[in-house]
Amino acid sequence: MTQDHSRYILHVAVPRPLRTLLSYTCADESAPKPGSRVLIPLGKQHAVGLVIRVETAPPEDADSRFTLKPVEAILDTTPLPDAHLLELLQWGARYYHHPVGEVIFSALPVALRKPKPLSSRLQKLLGRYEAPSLAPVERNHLQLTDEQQQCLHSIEQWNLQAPLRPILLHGITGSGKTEIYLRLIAPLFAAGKQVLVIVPEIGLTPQLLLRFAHFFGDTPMACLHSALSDGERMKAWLQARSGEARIIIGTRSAIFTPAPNLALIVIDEEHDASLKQQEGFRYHARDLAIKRAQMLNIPIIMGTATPSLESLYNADTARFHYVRLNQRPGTTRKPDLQIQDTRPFELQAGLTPHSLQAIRTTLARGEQVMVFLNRRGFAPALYCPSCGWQASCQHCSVKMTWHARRNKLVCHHCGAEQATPLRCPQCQNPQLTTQGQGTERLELALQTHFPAAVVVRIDRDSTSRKGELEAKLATVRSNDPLILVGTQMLAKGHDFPNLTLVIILDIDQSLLSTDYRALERLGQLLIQVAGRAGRADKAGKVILQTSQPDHPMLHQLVGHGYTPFARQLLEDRKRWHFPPFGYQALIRASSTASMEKALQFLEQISQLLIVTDGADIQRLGPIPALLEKRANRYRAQLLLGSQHRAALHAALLQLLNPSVKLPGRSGIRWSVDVDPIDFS
DNA sequence: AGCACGCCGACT
DNA sequence: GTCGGCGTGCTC
Repeated sequence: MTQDHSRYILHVAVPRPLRTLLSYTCADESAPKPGSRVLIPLGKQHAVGLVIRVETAPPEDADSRFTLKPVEAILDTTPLPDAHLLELLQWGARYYHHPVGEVIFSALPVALRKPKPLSSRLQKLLGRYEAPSLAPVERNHLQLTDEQQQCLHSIEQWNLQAPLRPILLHGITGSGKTEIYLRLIAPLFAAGKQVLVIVPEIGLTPQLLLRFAHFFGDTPMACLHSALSDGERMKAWLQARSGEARIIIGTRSAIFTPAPNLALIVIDEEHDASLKQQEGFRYHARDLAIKRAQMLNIPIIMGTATPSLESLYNADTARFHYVRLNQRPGTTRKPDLQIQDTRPFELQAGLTPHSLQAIRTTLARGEQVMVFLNRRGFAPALYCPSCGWQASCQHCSVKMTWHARRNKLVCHHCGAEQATPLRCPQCQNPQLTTQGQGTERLELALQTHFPAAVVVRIDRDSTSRKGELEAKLATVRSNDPLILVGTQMLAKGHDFPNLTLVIILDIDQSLLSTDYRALERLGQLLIQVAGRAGRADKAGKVILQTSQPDHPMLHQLVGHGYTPFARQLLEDRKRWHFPPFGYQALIRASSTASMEKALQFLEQISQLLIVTDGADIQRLGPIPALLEKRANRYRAQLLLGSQHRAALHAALLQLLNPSVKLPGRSGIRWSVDVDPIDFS
């Protein structure tokens, strides 16, 4: 391999789990620009890599340790991610300690992993794209309330100040956060700018798109989410990259969409856990969005009815601007929250007599009821009353859920299914019994108890077929009296004007959980679900059923509202140096062989830390994960914490240093999760 | 992630 | 003697 004719050295991110760039020579007259793809030799294979840095080759071979290989082809003449996006992606790779090539290629449309130049067909398609009118279509603008007007004014003032700070918009459900977004976006169109809007779930996207379309007329928008085909995704991505799509709406991965004229980022429901990727490159879209806005020096606004403790703390310490919307236009009445002690009662259909009575009177008034239970299936356990046998998953350390409709046992962790056994496999007893209840059983019980009522169940099982969810939502929107039964799916977004009673079941587990984030999540969920009750002129009522009615935090939430509740939780976090008062990284390991192997592996990592670092790193573990076994892998974890982000960062860098050889890694899979939010 | 290399057990 | 098992290490 001679370097005689090489003019450039290219530093390339490759689609492999490597934490470094690889270097190649290039003999071409002009060098590829950073952000272009190149075809490279990689071992005995060929692969598509992305040029990160270009250097002029030294005049003579400077006796380097390697003889560099030449690139095989340059695939792009224009960069795919621009310089700014490349910088963001590299920052993300460093911050989350994830291989740079995987970060970059997970941010690009999959079509670009193939060694084909951007097709001329797509370029033509874009060339023919009709240039939209720049002026927003003024129609059907709601008059802003005084509160909204003031809020908008504050935000506009802040966005004129330097340095810019992220804005936290804390607005109760129905207070009109979207209206604020729209008004902030409007003037940007006149200037030919682009706006990126990140939403937690695809389910919320069509609604928001309609709202935007209604407000802005025929503004070209691009929509990016996981349900798109590769072609659709590519098209939306190219339209954003060309600057033609003016509004880009998408789920978390849309934070990596190129947008040359980006002027504002909106994060809707900033507290939502689905903004954090839970596999592979475990980034938080909100945090990367803040970084992106900072790099571009453009405003970012984060809206929610229930701010994450992190964001609330950032507002308290003036890292964020903070503004509230406390009123619901069109109604003055707040929902009435009640705690129902379940202990004194024999429950029917899982409900107390008081809850049943409330349902009856609500239906009689011609209004709708929602019963929220975050557990699908008929029953979470099937067991034998005579010998105590329980149906558990072969591959995971969990009980299987019995589904009545399909008459099957299903594992909600690995998806394994089994026919319902006719008799106990242990003692042959034919009388197997279920224990506990899920939405399927709740639906049946409510239907039995209220035979004349319409009961609609909305969960993953009852809405898996195409169009099913839409049909059910349409039924609810007819505003006829009915009982709505459902899981988490119901907690977000949907507007049901005639819904005036919400009953929330089975919150005990969260109240008693050892996960320090469980209470924060419960508070957010309760407020979000309660926000579904009582719209327009109808007062809403929310009943929380629990066997822990004296739990102080529950009283705090119900008695004083979300903010005092969150501040109380922040006090606890401060005492324990938990985030946001400290920083954490979770190292997970799993083994097909045994729990012992996974723990041993993490123990070695822990030992390494003792040697390399001393004082400032706290360790919890290694311990078996909450879910000890999943899909035939034994899972363990090691939690690292520090008061100083830099110290934690340095410790992780030491561990991941390629010179550190971790022995006995056969059959071990492991990963690093920086700023973890899920500890299962 | 792929892929090759290498070091041990059972086979035509 | 070799075929192939997977444990280990490398990819410019």
